[in-house]
Amino acid sequence: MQTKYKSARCGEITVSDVGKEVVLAGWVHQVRDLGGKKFVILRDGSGLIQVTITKGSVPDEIVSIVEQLTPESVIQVKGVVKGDPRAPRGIEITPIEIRVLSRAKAPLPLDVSSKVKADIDTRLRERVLDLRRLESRALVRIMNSVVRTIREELLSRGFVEVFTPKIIATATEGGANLFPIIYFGREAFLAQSPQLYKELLAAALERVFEIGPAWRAEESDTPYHLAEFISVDIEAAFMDYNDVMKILEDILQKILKTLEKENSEDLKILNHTLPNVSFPLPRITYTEALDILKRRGLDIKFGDDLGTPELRLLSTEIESHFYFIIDFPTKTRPFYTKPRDDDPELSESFDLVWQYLELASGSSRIHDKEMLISSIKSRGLNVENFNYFIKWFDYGMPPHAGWGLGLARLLLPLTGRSSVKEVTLFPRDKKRLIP
RNA sequence: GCCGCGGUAGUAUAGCCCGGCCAGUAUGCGGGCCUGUCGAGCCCGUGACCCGGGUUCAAAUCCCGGCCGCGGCGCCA
Repeated sequence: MQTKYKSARCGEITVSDVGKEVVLAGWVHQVRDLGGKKFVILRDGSGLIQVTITKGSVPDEIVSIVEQLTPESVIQVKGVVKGDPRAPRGIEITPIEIRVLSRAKAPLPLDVSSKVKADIDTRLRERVLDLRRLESRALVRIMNSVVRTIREELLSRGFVEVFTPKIIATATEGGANLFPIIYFGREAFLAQSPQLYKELLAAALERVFEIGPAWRAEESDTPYHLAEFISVDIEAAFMDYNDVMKILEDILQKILKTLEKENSEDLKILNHTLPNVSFPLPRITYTEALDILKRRGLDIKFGDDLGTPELRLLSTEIESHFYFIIDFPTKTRPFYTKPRDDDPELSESFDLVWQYLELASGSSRIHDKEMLISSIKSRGLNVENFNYFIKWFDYGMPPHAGWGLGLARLLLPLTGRSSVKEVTLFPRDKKRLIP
């Protein structure tokens, strides 16, 4: 698309444009100055292109501008597309005019061309420069493909995208700590999950999904936790946990296909190979998991949580990198989780696990009002706080089910990165609030 | 929050065990040479021991406290 500032984008120029005059604008990715011959690698959102300056055959003014260029300065280049087998991609720009729109200070606090590596702390502190790196941009493109695939897949199944309130009056579930805020003089909280609202919306629209932020004020200080994270949530009436598990599984399969097809360049930049996954994924019951762990010498009692050390051990016993653990004890799950009809100690619930990391969590939900109230009470929660939710169970609440998926966590197996902070543009953790 | 490891130029690191020489290297930055680079190359220069206290004739190095980071655990998704 042509704009006031450019007639074309760097990465979109091809050999078929040879001979054309173009105006480009972007960042100075690198300058290689050989004296009489200078190469400026220009980068914009679409990619890179080489600008070749030959002393004597371009105006002296251009030569002196290029000699003073600093990396990451923003420039505009008017020039002619030339074909040359010695140039990257076989094309380069012979400049007619170069204008500096914004001169970058040197040295940079982070090497954008990635010749010198920086550790994650420096990268997050200098995040905007870090996000200009080829590797970071590959991550963002993969994130985009993932989100788009999820959205397309759900829309094609009749789900509608919704937006639930992020400022809420009370905790939606026990456990997680909420961030308190002041709402016109009253106490309110940042939503830890769209859970209750998406259930109410499923009671209105049948199939809904949301991709949005959630907040947890946990002490968690690990490569898998953030104070603010993007959650992919679905909720569907007239489905049970097996139905929504199938949807999750299908989405994962679609994502792998999409990335293979559309992001092979990005995966190459990241030096990552997508995991080989066969479908359907194994489904291991909580009880089976306990047996496996017992056989391996870990004595976990029924009702205990499966922590990271347990999942690490469990994953060594399971062929697939991705698997479901299903039928958790009812009392380890949130109050809205539906118990199994044949054994109320167990619930119609599941986690999607990658190796030892929980990526998603879901269940069939209770749709009977009395059962819901006794479930709330049995967890020691105050029924009064949930009246705004329970009320609607009087007016036609269908059986329903859903899940929530951590986007950044899902990106770890897909990108080969080891921390959710790396796959979050501006991560928020216990210590980091800026940038 | 607990345990372990760490903090040296803008960035990434060596040196620390076994205290003592201009604190080494890469990259960056400044200057010079260079008309096909693509991690360009070569030469010259530049720039650092997290903070506070202690031990010692002498501390980047040993000890204590703090702050910060990374990993593991806990909590949690």
